[in-house]
Amino acid sequence: MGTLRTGAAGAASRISVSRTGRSASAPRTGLKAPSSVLPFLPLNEILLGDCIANLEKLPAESVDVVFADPPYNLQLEQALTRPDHSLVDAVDDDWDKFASFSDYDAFTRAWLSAVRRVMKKNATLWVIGSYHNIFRVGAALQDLDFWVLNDIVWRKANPMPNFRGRRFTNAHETMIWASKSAEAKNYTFHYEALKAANEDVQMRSDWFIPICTGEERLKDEAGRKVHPTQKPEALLARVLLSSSNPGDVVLDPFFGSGTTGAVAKKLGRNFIGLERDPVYAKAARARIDAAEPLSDVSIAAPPEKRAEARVPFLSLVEGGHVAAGETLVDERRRFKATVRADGTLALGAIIGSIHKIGALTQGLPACNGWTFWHVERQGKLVCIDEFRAKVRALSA
Amino acid sequence: MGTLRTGAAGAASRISVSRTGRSASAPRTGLKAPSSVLPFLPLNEILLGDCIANLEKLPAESVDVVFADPPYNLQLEQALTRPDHSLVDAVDDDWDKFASFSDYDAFTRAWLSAVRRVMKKNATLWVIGSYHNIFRVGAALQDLDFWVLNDIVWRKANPMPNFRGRRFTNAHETMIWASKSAEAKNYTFHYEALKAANEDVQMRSDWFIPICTGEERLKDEAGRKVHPTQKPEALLARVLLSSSNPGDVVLDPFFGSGTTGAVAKKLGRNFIGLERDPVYAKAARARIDAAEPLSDVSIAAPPEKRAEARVPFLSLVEGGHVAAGETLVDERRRFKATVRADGTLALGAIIGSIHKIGALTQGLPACNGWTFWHVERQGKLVCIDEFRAKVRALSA
DNA sequence: ACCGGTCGTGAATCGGGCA
DNA sequence: TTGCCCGATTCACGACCGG
Repeated sequence: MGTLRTGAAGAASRISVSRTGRSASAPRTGLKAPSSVLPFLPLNEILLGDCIANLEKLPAESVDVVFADPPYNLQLEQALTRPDHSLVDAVDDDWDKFASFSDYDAFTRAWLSAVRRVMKKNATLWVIGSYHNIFRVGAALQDLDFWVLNDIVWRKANPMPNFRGRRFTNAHETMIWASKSAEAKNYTFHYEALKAANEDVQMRSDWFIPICTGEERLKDEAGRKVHPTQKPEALLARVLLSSSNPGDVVLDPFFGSGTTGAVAKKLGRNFIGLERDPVYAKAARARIDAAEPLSDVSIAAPPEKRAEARVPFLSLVEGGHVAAGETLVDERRRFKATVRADGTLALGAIIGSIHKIGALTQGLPACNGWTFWHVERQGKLVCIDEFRAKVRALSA
Repeated sequence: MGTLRTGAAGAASRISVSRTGRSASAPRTGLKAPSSVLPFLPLNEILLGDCIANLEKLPAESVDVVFADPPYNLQLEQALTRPDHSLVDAVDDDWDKFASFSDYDAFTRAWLSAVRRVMKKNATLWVIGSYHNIFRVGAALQDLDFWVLNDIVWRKANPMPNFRGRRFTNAHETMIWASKSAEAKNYTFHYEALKAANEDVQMRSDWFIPICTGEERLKDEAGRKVHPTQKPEALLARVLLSSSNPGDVVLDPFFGSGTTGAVAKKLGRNFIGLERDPVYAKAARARIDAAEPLSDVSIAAPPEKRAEARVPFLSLVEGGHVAAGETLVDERRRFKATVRADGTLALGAIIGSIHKIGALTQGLPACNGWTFWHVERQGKLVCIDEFRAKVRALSA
């Protein structure tokens, strides 16, 4: 077991090696032996080793917030190529492989139980996942008497497309936010600050945030990504700003590239990171050491950068602005097409988007269907772009 | 047991009473006795009674899509009031009460199993829920060997605010879309149509749709809402348009106010509704009878590239579109190959299909020869896929 | 410095038909 | 059941490069 030290954020690089866990020689005699409990909290440290073993060494009821990004248990069976035949660099790391759902469930229950013990009475837990694992995680934490407060949808601005055209674009991940128990009602939640940061309306459960790319993405000397699933700092910032206070202790049992630690430091929170892979831990330590705490005044929720929302023509049909079966015409009534229930247009037997059919009728290579097509309302032609504006106003 | 009838959509009001289920006197002797299996599918009917008992009377592998909106198991502990002290009309119906998670899980596994039996091999299942129940539903269906294709987030345009200011506004619900098994890959998914309806980009997993209000919301004589959780027709429309075809059989085991049936009728699908509450069933029947099917052109199944007839390249040679001995080139004239009389290409001494030779010239593992190769016609390059389209048009 | 075109890439459970 | 092969399939960003 290595030396464990406590230190302030921003001090010299420290990674504590502590390998007395499941794979070590020391026999585990049920509940933690006094000697194995740390005498103080290893604040702003990364503990190297088995996550559960290290959790068992932390004192009970000692952390304020937990953010956990566990393995998703993706079950990939074959290689995936893009339409240009380039290979998708998928998550195929050993740490994401489980023999069965049952194995994954056992793993999930074990770490959730260990985490729950170190949570203060009014602490809350965040877990992120995808449809591969989030249902199992959610059921497990409910079984362990956590109390779900919200599920939060991280809507990705730039998700990977579905290359085979066999499903909807998997454009989001899900976070579960839960308190330690149904009775713990005095958890931290900065309702007013979030509302103020969100144009004075309540912060919703769906967050639109870009994935981690560019400068923010950690790369090794060879320019390869250090970690396959590095989370964006904007996501962690909103999590910590909403559910923790400056000076709080934030625990991340699957520390990875250290996004939680970097954001905690920037926002004046303390962190405890648990990580099994020394390569990840080293990169995270360097990243956190390079991060600068922000001034108090700048610790506010970042404004949501958003281009004008794309509106599917289907939404106009769904919203009743345009009826299925109705006829669209151009401004001079030279061309017409029929609206289909699925949000496409029919020109005889040809079916396509408002843009494609608009182009086709005119014999042009392209056409903006929003400004080209009109419907008759009370004897006058109304451009469908007016309806788009209404739908946009709803979603703003 | 009441009379069960089959009838076309739009006929006189029919609700079939069938109460031989769990609460009835007839003993259940394991697998369904022949006499209890319906001799035909009760199309466009609402079967009144216990959902599982009625499912067991349907023939195996008989439905194309399932949409299920099961009880959410909301765990409300106290009445909720708005800031002005008015009372929120929350879901507190008996059908939403379960003694424990374990009871809810048993219920979930029972109906999911019964549903799975009546699904055709390539049928898919949709289940909608919130954070109260969706994790348990998701884990259960994975345990039963359903294969999750997507989780879809219904982002509500106008969700109920969080009156206490203690959580994020719960602004979405989650739908799980799953196939019957991982092996069933030929499920219905109208990729092309959805893309055309969405600005010619893939439809994402997050859908922005208003909740059901106004005219669409069913009210009783006293003006009270008939059902506490009526789903918007726009939601069901997108579900059915994406994953079913006209004429398909859509099963809804928790029929409620009949949104699934009303949308199915409008879109030219058949439905089977199971509902335990006669008040809901009666309201749903009236609603569906009043619904009008849309015109054929607006609901006909969209064309799919995958389903188009296969054309041998040899047909282009035989049809005189491309001559034996002629030279094919790629769009930038970097590569060329010679057409042989037998419909293969020659690249020096190498002979192979248009795809194989196309891949070979580029050094790629694969290539779509139809879009890769061109011939010169009147000084301009013409893609051979245009000739394929002509041959297809001829044979249609 | 700016602009436009090209290229790389991200937590992915991503065929079907015929022999 | 296996194997082969046809042939269908990508969006938003950021980096980089050439003019």
